[in-house]
Amino acid sequence: MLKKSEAKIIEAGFTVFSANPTATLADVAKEAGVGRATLHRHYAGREDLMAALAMVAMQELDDAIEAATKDAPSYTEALRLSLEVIIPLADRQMFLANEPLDHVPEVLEAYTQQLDETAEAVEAAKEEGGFDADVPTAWIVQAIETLTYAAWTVVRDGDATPEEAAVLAWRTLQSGLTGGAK
Amino acid sequence: MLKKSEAKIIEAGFTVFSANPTATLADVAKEAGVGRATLHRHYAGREDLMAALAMVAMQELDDAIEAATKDAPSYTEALRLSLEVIIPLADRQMFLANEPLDHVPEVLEAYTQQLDETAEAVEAAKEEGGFDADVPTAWIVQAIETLTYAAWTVVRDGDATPEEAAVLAWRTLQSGLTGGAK
DNA sequence: TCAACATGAGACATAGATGTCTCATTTTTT
DNA sequence: AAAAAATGAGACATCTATGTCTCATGTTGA
Repeated sequence: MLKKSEAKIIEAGFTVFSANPTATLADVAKEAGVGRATLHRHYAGREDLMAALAMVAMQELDDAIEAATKDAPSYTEALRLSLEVIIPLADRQMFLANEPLDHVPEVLEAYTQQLDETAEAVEAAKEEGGFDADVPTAWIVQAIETLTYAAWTVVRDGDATPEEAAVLAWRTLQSGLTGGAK
Repeated sequence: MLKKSEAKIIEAGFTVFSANPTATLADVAKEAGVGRATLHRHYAGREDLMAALAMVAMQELDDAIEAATKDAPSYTEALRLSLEVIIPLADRQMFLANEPLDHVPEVLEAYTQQLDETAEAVEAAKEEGGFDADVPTAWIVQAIETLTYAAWTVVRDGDATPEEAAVLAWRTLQSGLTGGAK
């Protein structure tokens, strides 16, 4: 469990870095309403803070997916529900994508595991007929990830509601953008 | 037309920043085999260099698309061909996506125009039946962009050849990943 | 060949972010 | 209330990227 000031710092980190990935630690501390020294007391440096943000973001993702899919009737439906639930969380993830966090083993492991879980879900969905067996799993995983980003983008730009974006992303993935949704 | 050392710097910029978006100007100069002072003689600072890289990258994109589509039998086919041609160029674009270049009017204008052209092509393809009319153009444009990125990623990771990736991306866009390619 | 120009190398100054430390004050716990 | 812990504010040192300038050397073109 996070202490109060740690929670404030983490939340400020999401806010500030989402708006500007090159923001200063001083910016984060200010947004958190906390002294700069206090930030350093809890997180040794920028990299530590980023790693902590990544861990929190991934945990949130895990929890959201777990909650959304625990009663899903199929693996395919579970993937659809996951997609739906992830979109609003995307702005807490995207700014981390360009951080060089590969050096932090903890983060790398958690990230790898998330990808593996997605890949497993995709393989299971394939067996249900949710995706064609001849489409590489690596592609489907990648497509899910990038279409989630696309959905988040159109929502951010005001071109669609989260619900509409989720429908569009899933339709694109499953049946494409021609010939009508199935 | 670029002078010889300017061309070397630009090319080094693509190489270095693709590998590490936070690389220093000294890194770029070294890769270019050029003195740091010379780099500053041609490009006032990091932002100028980035802007120049962006302009070159967009011009390359324009040229490649123009060449690939000039004999296309339809707007839909032109979009498919564009997608195919863009994938290998993606590593010259992607590192620019996270640069705050909005402040450079020249770049912003060129980028906006590219998006507009894509949107127009999509609308035309819609009228041909290449995409369903009820799918928002903004979504299709965004999907094209992100699936291009996905394709580039799987190629980079060795999970597909550029040709395979292009096929997968186009299939995803048009007919989805279930029910077989049409 | 000679003149104009471009370059490389290095010195120099600067600005900004980072990390450390101290000390008085506040907050929490006991 | 007393002790322990956490915090805020600010000073301080440092490090790195950046940008400027100079001068000797090399290159190009007339």
